[in-house]
Amino acid sequence: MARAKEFDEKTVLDKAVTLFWHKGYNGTSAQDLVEGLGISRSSMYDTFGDKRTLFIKALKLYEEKNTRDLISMADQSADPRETIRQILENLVKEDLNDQLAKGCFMVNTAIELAPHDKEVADIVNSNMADVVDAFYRTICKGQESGQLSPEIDAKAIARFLYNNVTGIRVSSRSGKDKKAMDDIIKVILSVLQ
Amino acid sequence: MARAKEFDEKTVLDKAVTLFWHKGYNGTSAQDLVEGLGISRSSMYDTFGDKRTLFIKALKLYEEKNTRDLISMADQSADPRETIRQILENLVKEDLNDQLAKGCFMVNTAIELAPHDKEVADIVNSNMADVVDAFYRTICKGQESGQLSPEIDAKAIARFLYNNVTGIRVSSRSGKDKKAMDDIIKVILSVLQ
DNA sequence: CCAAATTTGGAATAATCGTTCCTGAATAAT
DNA sequence: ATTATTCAGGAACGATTATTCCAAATTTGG
Repeated sequence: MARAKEFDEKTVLDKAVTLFWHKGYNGTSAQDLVEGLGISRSSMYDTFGDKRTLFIKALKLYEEKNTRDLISMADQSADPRETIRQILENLVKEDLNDQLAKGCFMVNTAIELAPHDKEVADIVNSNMADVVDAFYRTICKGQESGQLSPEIDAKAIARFLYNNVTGIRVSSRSGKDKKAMDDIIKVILSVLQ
Repeated sequence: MARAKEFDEKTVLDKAVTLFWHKGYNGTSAQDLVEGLGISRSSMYDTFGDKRTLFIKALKLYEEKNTRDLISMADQSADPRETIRQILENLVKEDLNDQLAKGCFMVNTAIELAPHDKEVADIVNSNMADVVDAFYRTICKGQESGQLSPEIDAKAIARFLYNNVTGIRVSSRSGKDKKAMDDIIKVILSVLQ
């Protein structure tokens, strides 16, 4: 009957993630999107709807990929303390390598849009809950195996870890200081006894 | 000779702080500013220059007021651990009370503009350095007085504290959860032994 | 009262915003 | 070959953007 789609939606959506991640919602114009996605304006609107809809699709794709990666890292752990260290050091490594200083798409969006867009805030908060839960499971596993003290408050530490991940992600937007990040990781890990 | 200025620059600049703080640079239009500042468009441009210049003036005023407050809180401390607790609890209280969920103007700006505007990034980073230094002095004082162990790395802990302040400020943009914040503070303070 | 300065409000600007629409070419199954 | 769909490219849209400018009113000091 008809001509087949030439571009892969997921591939194009990946490019949208990078664009919005780098410049934010308000900082990315429709023109930026047309040039960055590599498809025509008409295809863009036909395929993804308006800008806000495209943004939310991109944000959800980011959540599916990046957050899932972090969560599976946490869940595959045998050694909880070492796993947390790896997660944090990996974070710092990514930030240092990223020339664009994109930080974390979720954190950027929490700052830019969450107070003004309930649907977006819900995505950000559910993402946070998922990460905190993963940290929580990791801590609990460490307590069950005897690697971590049964005295510590697993939920509180999970929230604490998330708080520090957020802080690191903010720092990476305004500059790079590996020594400072290493210091911070050292102190964070000192809590896991 | 001439007519005197009717409005107080600082008062108007305060309103600009609130506007940019709440909605960010890109989210605040010139029209928003005219309506929010309560002066005419012409007066606004005559007095403060263009939007970016006004934004930077507002950011610097915020730094002068809010950061100075935090720093003087840190420096006036007799009991370092209690001072840090007060600072953190005060932060959380402010966030819970703020209907607009403005968070921290510096953190918001680090996310929105720092990667794309070097002058802004410099302000954000110098602000961070000042806060970290204040925390550092507080920790050192606690070590000298024997309240804190001489073993701990004062600079690392200062950076760690700043990292957590940032994290808390991000959370306050996407939702309010006092229990979670109390948990986080509890863990942060556990580091100060 | 005059002259200088500052106020306001709105008109005007040019550029950009997000979005819709149109044309014409390409592709694919019937 | 026909028909249906998708593509690219760009024109067109009205709205909004940041900024400049102007005219009139107001206030001040000499």
